[in-house]
Amino acid sequence: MVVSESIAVAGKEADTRERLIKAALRVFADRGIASATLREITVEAGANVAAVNYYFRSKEELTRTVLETCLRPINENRLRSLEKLVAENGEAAIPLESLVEALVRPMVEQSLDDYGGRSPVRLLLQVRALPQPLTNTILANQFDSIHRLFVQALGNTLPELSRSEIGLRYDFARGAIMQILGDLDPAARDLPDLPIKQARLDNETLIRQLVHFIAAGFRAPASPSFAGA
Amino acid sequence: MVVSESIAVAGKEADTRERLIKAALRVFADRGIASATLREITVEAGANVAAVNYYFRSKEELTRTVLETCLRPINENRLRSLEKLVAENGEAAIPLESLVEALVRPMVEQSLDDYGGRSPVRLLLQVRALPQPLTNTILANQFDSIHRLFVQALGNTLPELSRSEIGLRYDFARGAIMQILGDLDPAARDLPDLPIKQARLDNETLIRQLVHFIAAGFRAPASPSFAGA
DNA sequence: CTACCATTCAAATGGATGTTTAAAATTATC
DNA sequence: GATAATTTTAAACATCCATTTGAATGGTAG
Repeated sequence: MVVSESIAVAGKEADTRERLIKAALRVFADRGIASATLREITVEAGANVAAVNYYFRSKEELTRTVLETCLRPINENRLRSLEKLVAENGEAAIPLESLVEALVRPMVEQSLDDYGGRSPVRLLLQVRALPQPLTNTILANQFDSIHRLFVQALGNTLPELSRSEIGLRYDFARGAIMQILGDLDPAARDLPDLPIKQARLDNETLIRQLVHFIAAGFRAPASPSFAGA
Repeated sequence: MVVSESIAVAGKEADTRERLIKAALRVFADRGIASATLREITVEAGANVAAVNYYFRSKEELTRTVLETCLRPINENRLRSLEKLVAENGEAAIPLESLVEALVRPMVEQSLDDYGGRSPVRLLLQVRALPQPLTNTILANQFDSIHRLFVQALGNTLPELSRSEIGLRYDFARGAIMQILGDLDPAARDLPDLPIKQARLDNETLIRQLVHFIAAGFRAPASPSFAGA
C-alpha cells in the first residue's frame, strides 16, 4: 500500500491512472466510445496498452469511471446550489430563475475538458443517444435524484402546472442545455448545420440566455389538454 | 437495366435493398453506427452479408443512404409547411406558433420507424453527438437551408430580437425537440434518468406542449446583454 | 544486499469485422 | 427454351481489436 509520495513531484506528472482517464475522456468524445481504441487512449496518455487492464479491469470499467468522473462534479454542484436555494427561501417557493440557473450553471461551467472543448457534453449526448445497460445504470445513479429534486422544486414554484407538465418542460429544458453546449464545442465547428457559428458566447451570457429562455417556457400557462397524470 | 416489375408482388416482399436500409436504420439506432455489424444488419434483413457490398459499396455508403432516407422526408415536410405559411401570410409576419409548429410537427410525426420507435431521432442524436466528416456533410446538406429559412422567418416574426439571439433560441428549440423524442423512444424506457416515464403522450399533445414551451421561450424579451453580432 | 511490492513493457492470443471472390441460383430477354 | 444479365450465396482474407501473459523495471523496507 503506497501513498505515492515520491517527493510528490508537485503535480509535475500526474498519476498514470489519472492520465488514462483524461485521455479516455477526450478520445471517447472525439471518436465515440465504441470506436475509441485502447491503443489511441494509451498513446495519448503516454502509457502502455496493458495499463488500461491493469488500472481498470476492462474498457467497460474505464468507460464507467470516465463517465462518473466527469459527471459527478456537475451534479454535486447542482445539488449544492439547490440546497442553498432551499435554505435561503425557507417555506417560500424558490424563484423560477434561481432554480433554472441552479440547473444550468453547473453544466455550462463544469462541462469543459482540459482543452477548452465540451468532451463531457459530447460523451453525455452519446450515451443518451445510445441507450445501453451499462451506461444507463451510470446515468441513473448520477441524475436520478437530482432530477427528482428539481422537478419537485419546480412544482412548488409553479403550482398551477401539473406534475406531468413540469416533467415535460423539464425535459425540454435539459434538451436545450445539451444542444447548445454540444454545438459550442470546437469539434462541432465543421457542422455547417449551425446557425450560431458566429456568436462568440462567454459562459455568463450563455447562462443568462438559457435561463431567460427556459424560464419563459416554464411560465407559459398550463395547457388545458394536460389534466395531469 | 431492369425496371423490376415481376408482377409487382403488390408489396408483399420488399426489395432486398429496401429491407437492408430499414434493417440498418434499426440496428444503427439500437447498437450505434460504429458498433453495428453488417452481419446483424443482414440477418435482420434476411439477406446475405455480401448483399451490403453489392447494393451499397461499403458500410459507409449504407450509412449515408440510411441517414438521407430517414431525414429527407422530415425536412421536405418542414419546407412545404414553411412555404405554405409564407404564401398564406404574404408580406405579414408569420404567427410564431405556426412557425414553431412547422418546425416541430414533421419531426414528431415522421421520426417513427416501422416498430413504433424513434430510430431516426436516435440516429440523428448519435451523429450530432459524434461529429465526423461523413455525417457532418450529410447533416449540412439536409438541414442547412431549412435552418436558414426558419431563422429568417423567425426574425421577421420577432423583429425586436437580434439575429444572434434568434439563432440561439432556435438552437434551444431544436434541443428541446430532440431530447423529448429521444426520451419517448421505447429503447430509452430503461433510462431511469427520466421524470416523464409515466406520461402517455400522443403526438398531438406532444406537439402542442412543444409549441407552447418553445413559443413562450421565443417571446421572452430581448436580452440587453445581446447587442447582436 | 536482498526480498518484495507495484508498475511497465513487448509480444502473443483469440475472436470479430468489413470486404472480396467465385460459384450457384434466379430472373429477364430474345 | 436457350442465352445473358442480375442477384444470392458460402467461404475465405486480411485487418484490427481487447485482453492476457510473463518477463523486466523501479522503488522500498528489512
